[in-house]
Amino acid sequence: MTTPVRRITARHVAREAGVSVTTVSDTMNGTGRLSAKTRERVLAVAAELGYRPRASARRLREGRSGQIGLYCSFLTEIPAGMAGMGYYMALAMGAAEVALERGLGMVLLPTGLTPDALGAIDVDGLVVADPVRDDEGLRVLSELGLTVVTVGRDPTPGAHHAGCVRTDDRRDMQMLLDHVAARGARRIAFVRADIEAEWTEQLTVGYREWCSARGAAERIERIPVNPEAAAETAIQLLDQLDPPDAIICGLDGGAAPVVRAVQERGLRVPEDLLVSSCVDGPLMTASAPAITSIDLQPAEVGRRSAALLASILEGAAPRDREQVLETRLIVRASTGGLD
Amino acid sequence: MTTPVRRITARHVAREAGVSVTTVSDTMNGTGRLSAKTRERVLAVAAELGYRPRASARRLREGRSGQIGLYCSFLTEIPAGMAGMGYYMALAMGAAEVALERGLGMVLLPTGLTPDALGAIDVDGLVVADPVRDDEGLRVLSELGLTVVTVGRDPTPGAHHAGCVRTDDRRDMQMLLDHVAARGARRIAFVRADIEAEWTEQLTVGYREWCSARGAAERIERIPVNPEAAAETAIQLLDQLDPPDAIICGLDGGAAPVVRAVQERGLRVPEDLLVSSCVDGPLMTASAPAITSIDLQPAEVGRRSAALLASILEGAAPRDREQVLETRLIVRASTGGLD
DNA sequence: CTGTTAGCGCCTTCAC
DNA sequence: GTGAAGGCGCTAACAG
Repeated sequence: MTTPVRRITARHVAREAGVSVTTVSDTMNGTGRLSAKTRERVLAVAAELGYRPRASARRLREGRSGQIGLYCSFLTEIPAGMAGMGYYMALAMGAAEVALERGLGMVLLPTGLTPDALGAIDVDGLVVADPVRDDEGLRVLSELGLTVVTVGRDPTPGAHHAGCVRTDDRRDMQMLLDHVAARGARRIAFVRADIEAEWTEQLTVGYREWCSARGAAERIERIPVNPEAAAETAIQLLDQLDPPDAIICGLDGGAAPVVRAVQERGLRVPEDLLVSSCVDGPLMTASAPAITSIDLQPAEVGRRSAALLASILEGAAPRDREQVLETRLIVRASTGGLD
Repeated sequence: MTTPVRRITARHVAREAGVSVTTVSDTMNGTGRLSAKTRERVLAVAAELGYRPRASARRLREGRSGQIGLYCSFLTEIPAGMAGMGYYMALAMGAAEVALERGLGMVLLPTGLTPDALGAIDVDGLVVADPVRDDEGLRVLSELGLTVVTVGRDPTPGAHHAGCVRTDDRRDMQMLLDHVAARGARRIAFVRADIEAEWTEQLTVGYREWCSARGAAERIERIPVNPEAAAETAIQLLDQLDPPDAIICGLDGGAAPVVRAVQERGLRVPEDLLVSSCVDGPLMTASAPAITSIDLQPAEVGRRSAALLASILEGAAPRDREQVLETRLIVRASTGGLD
C-alpha cells in the first residue's frame, strides 16, 4: 500500500482552514496575535491533513541548518574489534537525545572524511569527542568555520574552540592511585596509550604528580591502541627484577587482557597484583575477577556537550564554557573489592 | 545584536566571475553545457571565495532532505553498561561513511522519541537496526511515510519495508552447533534473549531444526537482556540432573559472564563445558579462555544498508532488496580452539 | 554556449 | 486580528 507522496504545505492547510498562510505559520510557531478559535481550527486542520512544516524551507529562511555533527576523533585510532566503540555509542545517543529535544538533528561524521564528502555536511556546529592532536579530519572541519564544542580539550597547538565538556582525568588517576595504595600497593605501574589525546596526557600528569608527592618511582609504559599490547606489556613488567604490585590501565579494553595474561602467568589477581582501569565498560564486569574502574558517564557527557553546543548556537553565552563532570570510582574484586 | 556573517552565495561567485548564477550552478553540478574555460574560471573564483552551495537551499529546491536516519530499535532494551553498544557504533560508522560518500548525511535517532521531537527529524529514509516487534518509536517513524531499510527483518505483524540487509542467523546457529558437536558436545543448550527480534527468533529456529534433524533434545532458556541473567541461567543449567556439555549464548555480552560463572563453580572451559557466542565482540578475546563466536560484520552491514537505502531513494530498483551477508565462525579456546 | 525567469515552502514586515 | 508581498539560495525551464 503506497501513500500519495504529495507533501502537505502551509498553503494547503491555509486553504482548507479558510485562512492565510501567515495565520498557519503563526499558529505553528505560537507567534502573532490570533484568536483562540482560529488557532484551534488551524491546528485541527493541520493535524487532520498531517501537516509538518518542512525543515529545509525553514532552514533556508533562517539561514541555519538546524543540525549538529558528532565527530569522534579518537575512533580513527581504534582497531576493529577493540573496545571503546561502546563508549562512543553511549556518548552519541546522549548527544542525539538532547539535540533532538532542542530541535536539532545530530549527524554522525565518520572518521576519514574525504574532502568531497564535505559537500554533504551541513551543520551549524560540531561536538568533537576526544580530539587527537593534529587530527586531519578535525582540521578540515574547523576550517569550515563551525562552532565547536570538544569533549576533552584539544591538544592541537593553537586550537581554540567555543566550549568544552570534560571529566577530570588527573583526579581520576589520583583516585585510583589512592585506592590501590590504600589496598597496600607500593609499586604502581601505569600503562598508557601512545597517542596524543588530552585524556591520556592528563592521566599521565596525575600519575606523575601523585608519584612525586610521595617520592614513589614512576613506571609509565606507552603502548599502541591494541589489547594485545596491553597484555604483553603487563608480562614484561612482571618479568622485571622489581615487578609492580599494581597496574593501572589507561586504555579502554586494556585491563581485561592484562588480567588474563597475568593469570596465565600463574599469578593471582588481586592477591599478587592489583589491576584497575581508567575506563569502565562491559569488559570490567565480564572479567574474572571483575575490574575496578572509573565510570566516565559517556551518556551524560554526550548530553552535556550537545546542550552546551545548542546554547552557544542559540546565542546564549553560558558562563561555564568549560564544564567538568564528576566521575565515580567503582571498586571491584580486581583491587580487593569493597570492605 | 551582532550582524550575521553573510555566507558566500552563488550570486557572489557569479558577479565576481562575471557570469550568471546558472553558470555557477551548472559548474558546481556538472550539468549544462559550459566551455572548459568558463568552468575553470568559475571553479577558481569559487575556491578563492570559499563558496560552498548551501545544502538547505538545494534541498528545498529538490524537495528532498538529503539525509537518512539511523534508528536502533533494540537499543531500547539494552541496559546501561551492557555490551552491544559497540556493535551498533560499528554499524553506525559504516552507514554514515557510505551515506556521506553518496552525498547524504546520516542523523542518529535516539530511542524513546517524544512526538514533539519529531519536528526536528528531517530525513528521506531510515535504516532501522534490529527492529523489535511492535516498537513504538519505529511505528511513529513509519507513519511519517519514510522509506525504510531494516537490518534484519521486522517481526511486527503487517510491517512492510522497502529493503532489508541481514545475516543468516539460522545458518550461524547451525555452524555453531556443527562446530561444538564436532568437538564432542552431545547436550547443547541455547540461551536466548527474551525479546521479539528476528535475529533471536531465527537463531531459535536454526537450533530447533538442527536438534530435530538429529533427534537431539531441545534445551532453550529465555533470559532478559542482562549479563547477570546469563550467568545465573548457566548455573541453573549445570545444576540439573543431566547438565549440558555445551552452551551457546545468543546474546552479545552474555557468553563472558557464563564462562566466568561456570569457572567459579569449579568447572573448566572447554574441558567440562564448551561455551560459544552468536555475536563477536571485544568481550570474546578478553575472556579467559577466549570465546568462539560469529563475526556479524556490523560495519559492513551498516555500509550495505546505507547503500541499499541510497539506491532506493535515488529511484534505482535494485533487484536484491533483501541482501544476505556472509558471516564467519571464529573458533577460539572456549570450544577447544583450532586444531 | 550563456542569461533570464520562476518558483521550492517558509517566515517576517508591513498594510488593511 | 488577519492578509499580501517579498526573499532566503538554489536549480530547472526556457530564451537568446
